[in-house]
Amino acid sequence: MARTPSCDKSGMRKGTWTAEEDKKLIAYVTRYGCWNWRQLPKFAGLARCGKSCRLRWLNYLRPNIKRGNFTQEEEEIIIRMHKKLGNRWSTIAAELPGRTDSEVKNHWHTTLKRTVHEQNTVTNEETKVSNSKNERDPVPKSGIASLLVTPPPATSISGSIGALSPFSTSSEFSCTTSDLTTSSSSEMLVFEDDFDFLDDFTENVNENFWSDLEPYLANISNKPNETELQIETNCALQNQDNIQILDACELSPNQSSSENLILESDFGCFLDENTDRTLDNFWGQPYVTDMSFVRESEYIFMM
DNA sequence: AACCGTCACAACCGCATGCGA
DNA sequence: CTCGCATGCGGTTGTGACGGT
Repeated sequence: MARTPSCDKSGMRKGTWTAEEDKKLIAYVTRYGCWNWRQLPKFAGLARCGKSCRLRWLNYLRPNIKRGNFTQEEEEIIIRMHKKLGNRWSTIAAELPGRTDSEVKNHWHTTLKRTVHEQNTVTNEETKVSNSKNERDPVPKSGIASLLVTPPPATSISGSIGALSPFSTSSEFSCTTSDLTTSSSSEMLVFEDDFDFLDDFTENVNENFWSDLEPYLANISNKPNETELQIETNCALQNQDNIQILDACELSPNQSSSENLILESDFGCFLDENTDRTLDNFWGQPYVTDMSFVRESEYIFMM
């Protein structure tokens, strides 16, 4: 189901991600955030291109990823929105908390497209039969079939689209939580308890998860200076107008003044705040952090 | 058991977009 | 306005799993 690892001309690894690579990426992103995807793999000790890292994180490793089969309700939403919007996968995925545009797209191509085609074919045949017999009352439909035959009024769809906040693209959602789109308060940012992305690791390491992950944290090459990181973070916390944007020259491992801006996220302290918890307690509880100091309009996460 | 076709999905690729210099 | 860079998005591909013969 996955590709065989290989290397391209520049020495960057390609293909399936290994558990070790995943750990490295998780360790780095949870501790330092995604200040620059292109530079990140170098400091995280990954022989991957930034694009690959970003994709891996957004689609499989970030919190709140919802795995498993699509529910009928989700499929109905996909079909309905695809009928209205076409291949706007990110927009469609935004309506499905925890689902990525990639996952929605794949599910459409592998399952729903065929279902829709078959249903439409059946519908056309039924229509022909119905017309030929001059029937007045078509057979009632339900579920997905009803969407294909009797789509809801456009207003119901446009209404939901109109309700999307600026954070509602799948990638924005993927940062943390859909709560941003509905929360009337910026007081608290809650990470739901969907930490399935760690299941693969916890199956093997169990209560030793953090101790197992720690070497990857410790071995992150050229990680930002801890003291400077803390200083900058504290300064940023006192300056609400510049909360997330820290000058990379203060944090960049190579001290280059021309480095990119760092988007400070709460993930920066993610591990530090939670390493004291036991594995069971930690992953069984929602991650709650005080975000009251951040203006809602300035939420910027790991994009 | 071996082969083959199909399916599901992870990952890659190229283009589009946004933004700062 | 233009250019370059980083990121986002959607299409496509490659590969293992699985079922049928």
